[in-house]
Amino acid sequence: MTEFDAYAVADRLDELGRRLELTGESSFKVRAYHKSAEVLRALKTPLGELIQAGKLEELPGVGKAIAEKIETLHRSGTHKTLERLRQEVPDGLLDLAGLPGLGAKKVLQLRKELGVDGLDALERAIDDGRVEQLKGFGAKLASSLKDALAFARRSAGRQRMPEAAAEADAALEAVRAWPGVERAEAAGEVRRRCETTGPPSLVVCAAAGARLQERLGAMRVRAARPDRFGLALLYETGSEAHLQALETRAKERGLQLGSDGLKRGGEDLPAPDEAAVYAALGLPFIPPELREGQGEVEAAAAGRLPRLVEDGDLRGILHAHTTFSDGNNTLEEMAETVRGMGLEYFGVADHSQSARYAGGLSPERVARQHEEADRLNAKYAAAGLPFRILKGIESDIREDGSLDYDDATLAKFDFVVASVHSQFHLPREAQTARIGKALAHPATTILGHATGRLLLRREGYTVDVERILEACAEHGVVVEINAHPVRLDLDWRWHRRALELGAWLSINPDSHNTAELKLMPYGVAVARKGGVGPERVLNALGLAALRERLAARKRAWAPA
DNA sequence: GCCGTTTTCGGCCCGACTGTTTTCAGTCG
Repeated sequence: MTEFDAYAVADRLDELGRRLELTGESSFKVRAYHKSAEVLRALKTPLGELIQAGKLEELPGVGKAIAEKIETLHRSGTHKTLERLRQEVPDGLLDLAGLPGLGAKKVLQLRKELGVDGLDALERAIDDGRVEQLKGFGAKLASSLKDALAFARRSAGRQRMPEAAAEADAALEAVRAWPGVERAEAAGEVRRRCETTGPPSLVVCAAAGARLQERLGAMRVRAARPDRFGLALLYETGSEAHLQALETRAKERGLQLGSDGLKRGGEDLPAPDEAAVYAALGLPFIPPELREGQGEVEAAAAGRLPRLVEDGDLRGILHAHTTFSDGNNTLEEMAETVRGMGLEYFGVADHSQSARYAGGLSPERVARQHEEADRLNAKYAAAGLPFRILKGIESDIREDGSLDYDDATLAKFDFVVASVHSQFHLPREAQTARIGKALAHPATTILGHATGRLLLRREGYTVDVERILEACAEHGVVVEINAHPVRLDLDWRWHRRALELGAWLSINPDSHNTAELKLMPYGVAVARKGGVGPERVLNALGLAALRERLAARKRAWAPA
């Protein structure tokens, strides 16, 4: 019998909360479910053990009712209340509530007064003018909902990296068990590590005569002979633009390259693996992440392919949250997890005082956190451990572009991540100027999530990225590559430009619990897509080099 | 739904913005 772990149970508690909210339940009751889900995700001991020991109700935010649900969900993966809510609240309502501008109240109103129960029904209701006549709605909201619908449609059927990778892995496992299958690989956007992906495709190498399915759910399965496997994998991986560049190069060298084969004259050349195809074209192997038709074929031909950053290059973490603001694990728990990952430093960066919803730190709380960091650092030093907590802050960039503390307080931090968390809808010029001003402040070390986008959920704010990157380069501010798979912001399409301008990058998890510290590989994946090498990644510096760099920057401005 | 030694009931993180109103509810971070 399979049991459901803390994460699986937490997901179902969140689902319970979301559906409950759409029945009109008290928002406090709803929040109780989400809060207990967060607590489960921050758990240090396995859920099963906790249940065995009868200690569920000792968790903060878990009482009798939720403890019973956790236990049942852990055992069976579902619960009668959840099943009832799945009947009462159809998925279409969840889709509606996912649109920016629509919360539970308005979704309920749409359902009650117009019978709208999903995206299609909403679109019809907007088009024939019924939505804007609803009390509390209006022409402007109807029009922005129309845009939100279009965004949701474009996103339909697409997934973010963790879901896509999990789906591809599960499919690979299934396909590798098919009779006659000798080898199988995931291809397409998943293999190119795109930030969002359509349905994955697989390439399978099978013994002669094996009969294979062509589809597995929504997934394409392409079969290839062993001597064609590399070619099939190459073509199934793409991108279109990359393949075209390869075909052009083949032609120049008197070869014919196509999905049906690699030929010289009329004669087939073997292509058992991709390296053989690249070699025939006089090219080194090009990593799948780079195959986007952005000049990588020319670079490879000239021997100028960058050495791409790897997971193992990272030496520490900068930008993560703790229970001091809106994180779920303590500073010590977070630091210990990072140390356990074999890294050298943990840069805490909780929210600053303006971010009240997130428990942003008052100057007094900053002092408290620094005492705690000092205590832990002393402990590490006494034990002879080469590990250190760095004192950072994620400072809101206020509407006027100022940072969120006075200079005396800012000077107490080892580093400052400056991020926009409010006023997303300023005009492009004003938004750019606002961020530019924060970048010019000498305390700013890192620009956090540069455009504020949430993949498949919300576009970033309108901003002149080129000018932002120029300002980063000018002021020596490092640009964050937020590794959270919902963000992956700065977009990889801008990484090369940032490097050209002379800016550095930093791959940060923006974690709110210990589990999210493990998100770093997603950031590494998109950095690789962007052609980023370890030599320009801030947290690829070892502790000593990083501290020296931060200290030098501070000497340049801070009052002694 | 959870929580609490000043409470077993009445709070629950909160302030700003937006678009709708004509004084405010809903959404968002």
